Formats: sequence, C-alpha cells, structure tokens
Amino acid sequence: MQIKITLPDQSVREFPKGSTALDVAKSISEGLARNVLAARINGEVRDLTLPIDEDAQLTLLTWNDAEGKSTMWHSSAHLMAEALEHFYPGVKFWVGPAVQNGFYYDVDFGGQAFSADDLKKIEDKMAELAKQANPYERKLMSKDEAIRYFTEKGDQYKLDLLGNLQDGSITFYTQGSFTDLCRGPHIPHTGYIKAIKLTNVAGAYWKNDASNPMLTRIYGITFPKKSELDEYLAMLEEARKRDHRKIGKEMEIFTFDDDVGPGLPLWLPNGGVLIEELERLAKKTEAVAGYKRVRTPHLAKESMYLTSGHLPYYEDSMYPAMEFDGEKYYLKAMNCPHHHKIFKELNPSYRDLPIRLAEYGTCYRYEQSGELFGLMRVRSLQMNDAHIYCTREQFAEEFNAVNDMYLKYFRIFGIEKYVMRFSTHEPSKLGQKYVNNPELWKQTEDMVRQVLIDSKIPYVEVPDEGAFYGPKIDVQVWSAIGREFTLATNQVDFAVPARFGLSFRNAKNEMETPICIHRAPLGTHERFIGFLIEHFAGNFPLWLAPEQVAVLPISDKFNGYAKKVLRQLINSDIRGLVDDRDEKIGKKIRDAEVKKIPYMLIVGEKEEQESCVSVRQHGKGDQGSLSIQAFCDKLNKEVDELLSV
RNA sequence: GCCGAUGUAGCUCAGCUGGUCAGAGCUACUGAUUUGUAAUCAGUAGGUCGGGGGUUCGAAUCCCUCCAUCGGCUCCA
Repeated sequence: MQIKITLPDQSVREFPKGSTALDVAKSISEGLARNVLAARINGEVRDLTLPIDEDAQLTLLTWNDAEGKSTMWHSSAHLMAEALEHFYPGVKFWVGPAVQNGFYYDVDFGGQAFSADDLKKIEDKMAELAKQANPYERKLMSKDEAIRYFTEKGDQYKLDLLGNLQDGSITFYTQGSFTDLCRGPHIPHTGYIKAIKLTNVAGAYWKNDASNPMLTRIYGITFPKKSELDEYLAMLEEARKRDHRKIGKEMEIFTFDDDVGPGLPLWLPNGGVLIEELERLAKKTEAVAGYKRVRTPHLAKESMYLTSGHLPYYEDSMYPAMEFDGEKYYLKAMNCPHHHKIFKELNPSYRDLPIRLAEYGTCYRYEQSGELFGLMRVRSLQMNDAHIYCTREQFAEEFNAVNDMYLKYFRIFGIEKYVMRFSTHEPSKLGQKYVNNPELWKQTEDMVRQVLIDSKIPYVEVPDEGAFYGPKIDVQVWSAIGREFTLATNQVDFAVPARFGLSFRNAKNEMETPICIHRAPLGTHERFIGFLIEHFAGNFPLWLAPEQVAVLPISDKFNGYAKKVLRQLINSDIRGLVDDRDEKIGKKIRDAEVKKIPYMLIVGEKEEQESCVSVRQHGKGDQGSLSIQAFCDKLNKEVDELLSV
C-alpha cells in the first residue's frame, strides 16, 4: 500500500506505507539524507526513523532549522547523561532540554563531588561514544511499567515527571548504555555529533523553585562540524570583548569600590559626560512632549509607602528603615509616590490634564547579592522616570505618544534588536495579585494591545506578569554575553492614584480619579549606559563620546598651537584634549585610537602656518585637512544630524 | 539568598606539589630624543599576594572564616 507525502514545495511523492522520513530524504539525495536531523510530520517534529502510516505533510529538518538544532542538542544532552553515568554510577537526572545555545542537563550527583575540572573527561567520553554512532531507540511503555522501572532504580525525579504523564503516551529512548524517559524526538544516532563543548556547570533549583534543593546543571553545546564549534567559540570571545564591565574599566567610565559597597557604582568623569548627554537628550525630548520637571528627596516616611501599597509588597527589596524622631524613613525604591504627592498639591481640573511629571530620580533597591551584575543590575539607580496623569479619554493618545518616544530613541541609538513584552493579568487572580477591576483591566489591555498592533511593533504577550495596578510593556534587550534585560518599561496604573486620593474636577464639576502612566524609555542611567557600551562596543556616536576630539601636536613646538585649537573647539561646544606628552605622533595616534576618540587632529608646522588641522577619524584614518572653524562646523552639523532622526 | 569557581603592583597576567617567589609587560614619574597618521630608548617608583584566624621552623602557596567578583539558579529597571 502506498502513502502520499507532500513536501514543502507542494510536490507529492508516493512511498510504501511505513516508510520513514529518512527514506524520503534518501530518495531525494544522499547528501540530504546525511544532513537531515529530524522531520516535521503534519506539523509535529518527530524522529526521522518513525514509520509513517498515512498521507502526510513532511518537512525535513537540518542544522539550518531551529528544530533541527534543538533535536540534535536534546540528543546531545542524552549523550552527556550517558557519559556522566559512566563516571558517576547512581547519578539521577532531572530534565535535559535544548536551549537557545546548546543544552543542559540537571543532575543530582548524590553527594559525589563534581566541578568544572571534571568537564573535560566527560567531553572526551562523549566524543568516544559519539564515534560509536549508537542509534537512539524509541520504545513505548505503559505507565505502570515505567513506574516500576523507576521505582526499582530509586529515581524520585523521573517518578515525579511520570506523575504528570498520560498512560499510552510514555516513551523511552535508549542509546548505548543509557535509557531515559523522554518525549523525543531524537536524531537517528550519536554519530551526527561531531564537535562537543561543555561550557559550564552551575547550581539550579529543582523545578526552578528557590525553596527546593539544588541540582547541578551542566551546560554544553554540540555541532555537526568541528569548524562550527570553532566559529562559535570565536564569536563568544568577540562578545566578551564588548562586555561593558571590561570596556567600562578600560575607558574609565565607571568603577566599583569595596568601601562604597556592592552594586553602588562610581561614575568616573567619562561616565559623567555620558550621563550629562543622555539627560540633555531626555530633557529636550520631554520638554517638547509637554513634560514638566520636578525634583523629590531620596527618602520618605513609612506612611507614604503604606499609602501607596508598595511597602508590604516591596519591603524585601528596600533598604531597611532609618529611624529618627520616632519615625521610620525609607530610601526610595521608586519615584511614583513622591510624584503622586506633587500631583495632589497641583490640585488640577480636567482642563490642566494631562499632567506629565518627569524626574531623573535616584532610587535604591536592595538587590540580592547574587543578582548584581556590572552596571546592568545595581543597588543605586537613576531612572528616566515620568508619570503621566490623564483622563480615560486621553489615555490612548498619551500611551501612543509615549510609544512614539520609545521608537524615536531607538532610532537615535540604532537599537534594532529588541522585543516588547506585553504583560497582562490573570483573571482568576483578580483581588489577590491584581486590583479587582475587571472592566478597567480589559479596557486598558485592549487599548495597549491596539497601540502595539497599530505601530507594527514586534511584541510577545505574557499572561499573569502585569503589575498589581495594571498592564505593562517592557522592552527586552540582550547584553553582549547574551543575558536578557528589561531596558525600559511603560506601565499603566489605574489603582494607586485612588489610594492617594488623587482626583481632578471634570467638565460636569464632579471629582474623578486620573489614570497614571509610569514610563521610563531610557530605563536607568546604569543599565542604559551598560547596554550602550556593549551596543556600540565603546565606539560611541559623536554626540555621546566622552572625548570627541584629541588634538595631537607633532612635537612640543606645536603644543601652543594645539592648545589654541582646543580653545576654539571648546568655544564651539566640542569636548576635546591635547596630547602634549613627549611621544612620537604614531604613539599619540595609537593611544587615541585605543581610547576610541572619534576624531584626531594632527597639528604641526604646516597646520600652524595655514591655521588648519589634519583630520583623522577613528577607525577610518586620514580625512584630509580643514580650517579650524570648518572642522567645528562639520562636527556640530554631524551631532545635529545624529540627534534629529 | 543558593550552587560552583576566582581574588598577586593603577591595568593585564606569571609564580608547579610550602623554603632567594614577591616577578613581567603596559601605565605613571625622570632623563635623552623633537618626531607627520596605530607602540623611540634608558632609568625610577609601585604590592604586608582580598581581610582575619589557624597549621608549620617557615605560607602568595595548605586549612577555617568573612568580604568581593565571575558563571548559573531564584528575583528584577
């Protein structure tokens, strides 16, 4: 009996019933058959060796498909488990999935010591087992049978997994000496795995729950070719060079000091410039958008955080209270309550709305020690914060305007890789985790979703992650080493204003509670600058660069002229320095290049006589000569263009 | 906070199993050199080897503890 297989190009081929996807691949070409890793059969990713019994849509998946990669990585996790079992008999395994870059397996070594030093021997064993090209054999088992198997083995982890599985759908896979409970799919045999790197070993809570015991998680990655592993390792090496902690030190942007405390960055002069420039941009942008600037203290009494509702919810991440005059004071972890108090003082009518209060507010959050991470996760932070108070009718327009501001900033910084994460509420948790106002939740979530759709912004919707007072949008970006961060946030709050008794008089002379939008498009100085360092690899655009121009005299005879050039630059609002060290010009150029200064001006006898400068651009070399004034004009024009996109 | 690792001059690092092991390069400073588009030469200075405790005749090296950092987990802007 024949079955019809439809391939992605819609061509249909006939095969005997029970043929496998691998048979199909072989019928197309020998090369494809060698490279194919898994198959999508009627939408589901399956083993290549699974017999197909009826007509089907078939896509053959190779290393170029995400599912092909993850199938191979998942099989690699099994291979690693086999190697581990060889050296550590009696180890227990929890789960071993494929992840973005490779795979991991969570392992309970039962008290046997295991550290990064042991990875090499596991790697070598894996390579040896891979060479044997052992097939991954699938076997269906009844639930009772499976329970008996793991009870005998004393494996409480797999028994736990079994608890959630339906009888009749339980499959096992065996390769070589290792058998695992597993849904699959897998590659046909271990021989596909040609290059192996175990990358690190770390602790991970069982079931990702901090109250559970900790398992040992071993991460690794494999490739079908040795050269691809080498490329991957080289790519990692490049990424490490962009790490903001490394560049931040080299470029003297920030530092940490033991006496100051963990997570409390000191901004060095170059970092100070970055902050000044970012604030200049934000203040201009916000002024144009109708924001008013306010300033508030770094601390407040306990009563305010009880009013806002933050204290019970947030106390663990606030610095403990300071007590004086019989009152408790807290360092602020957020600016909103202070701003609410300002709104109240303004006592506006509907004619005054929307009111937009902006402040680069400094907050303090007691982050757990293990969470601290360079500038990306700190304990003192300055937020590009603002709160917009508006009527329900004004909400959509205001929210849209905030969104436009985000997009404008992204254009200025050339931020292209990001995802908007739209967090909504879970209706069953109304009144507990979320403010109990189902209609407002639905209304605002619909409005927010519509804004995202209308602006054609890529976004993912994540249920049950909203703030307690409303839905929110977070902008997710990635650090050089691939860690995901929330860069900016935009939250809707239809609850806390009422707790503060905020109101305005509407057109019908009634009191009404405003909706509040919390927004921070530039996140915090700390995280944003950390991100920018990696984004630009330290090669900041001209307007941000801490030093924009290095004036390099050929010899000390021209130091005087160099200083004259610098004065003129400063008069034209350009930041610069003169390198008047007793060094050769090659050395001065090299040092300025290493410091990533956008422009170098070489000045010697010729330049002094002609009142001009020889322009060299960072990374681009000699650009010819210009008069001093023409150079200043050129730079100012360049800055204007960078900022007016 | 949890698991694991690391911690030597301002920076990057060497220093094997305890006994000229306190070193190198860069930086800084001094002097010579007066230089034309990515490193001129020479000299000098700089560290109680993260802090504290212990083992030992003797500790950067071994043990304990605290602190910090790194890789993850949990959490988050």
